[in-house]
Amino acid sequence: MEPEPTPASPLVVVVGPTGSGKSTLALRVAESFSGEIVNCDSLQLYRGFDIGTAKTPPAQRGATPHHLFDVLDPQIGYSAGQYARDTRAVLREISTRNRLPILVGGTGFYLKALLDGLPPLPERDATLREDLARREAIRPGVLHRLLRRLDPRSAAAIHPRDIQKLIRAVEVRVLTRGARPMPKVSEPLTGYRVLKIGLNPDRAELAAALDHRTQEMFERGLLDEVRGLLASGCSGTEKPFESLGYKQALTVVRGEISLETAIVTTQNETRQYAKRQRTWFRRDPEIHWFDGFGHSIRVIEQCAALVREFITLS
RNA sequence: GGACAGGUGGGUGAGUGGUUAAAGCCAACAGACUGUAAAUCUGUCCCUCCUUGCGAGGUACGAAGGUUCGAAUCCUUCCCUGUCCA
Repeated sequence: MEPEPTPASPLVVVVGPTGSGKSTLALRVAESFSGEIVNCDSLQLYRGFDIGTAKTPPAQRGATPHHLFDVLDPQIGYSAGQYARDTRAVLREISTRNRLPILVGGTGFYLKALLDGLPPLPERDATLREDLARREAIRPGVLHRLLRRLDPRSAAAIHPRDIQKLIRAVEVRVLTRGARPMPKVSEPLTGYRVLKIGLNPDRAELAAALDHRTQEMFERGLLDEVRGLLASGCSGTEKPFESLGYKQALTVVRGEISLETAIVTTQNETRQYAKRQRTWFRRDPEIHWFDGFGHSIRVIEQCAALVREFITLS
């Protein structure tokens, strides 16, 4: 085993539930340590989806470069694997310039794909998927039975009703059939030392802040943003329209539900989403947790101290 | 004051004499996650106890009585709520 020829570059990661103040904290850290922000949010990747994704407006970004924001058109389907590849390139580029990359976002799966890597498996196959979905619709349960034959291990790990995951698992087996021992190992990110920072604001306070933020998004023109997207050629079936706020705004624009109902359901689902994020990040033992919001002076100072220690270590 | 309708677990809402601690939905809580991930999916959800079991006990369908082997379901009175008539 050869030792790493060059010392590993530092990488700071800021995670936490939506609305916990990740962007603010990351920006402060970036300002103090010559950092550059790299997006790790599956929706802020999309162009035109600004209000509902709580994207930091360019005016507030100051001189700090932001990467991987607004890089996708709504009709582009994306994936964790693609994200990992794209982001690794961006990270390297930033480090080459001796700047500190700061990864920010709440999409745990993308972060995992980036840091730990994904096994080298085939990408999605639309036609195959359609076929599989059709079969399952006709005979509920077939996919799970099929997977049990093709790959008993994954079958045991995936619930029979989780169609989305079943389709992928079956797809992988079908696509790699005959392709002998697929390397089962993932390819983790190399060449980096990672500092993971997690924001953990008080639950009730976060819920209140989230309710308020949702209300504000609608007041600040979420509906108009959706109308504009529709006017510029979107059909409303694109992936980012499946997300919180956009999903509801779309039905309001179409006159299917009232604004009030939309706000309330968005608030509920946002709260539930925040919970799922906590569940995801909670089990990562490498995260340094901070109780509070990312815009709290106290949290910013504590994080800055941690980061300072982290980067001078190299 | 009179006539109807109705009061069910955190919310909604089924249930009209017996496998009903009470469907479903929502909220809440916990969890899973190997290319759709702001997605998708799972579990718990009256209380107590234990030998954690299709376990034991207790409480529960506005209140109090009654009928019955047995009541959320039937009867009586009372209290509330809604609509309509005065």
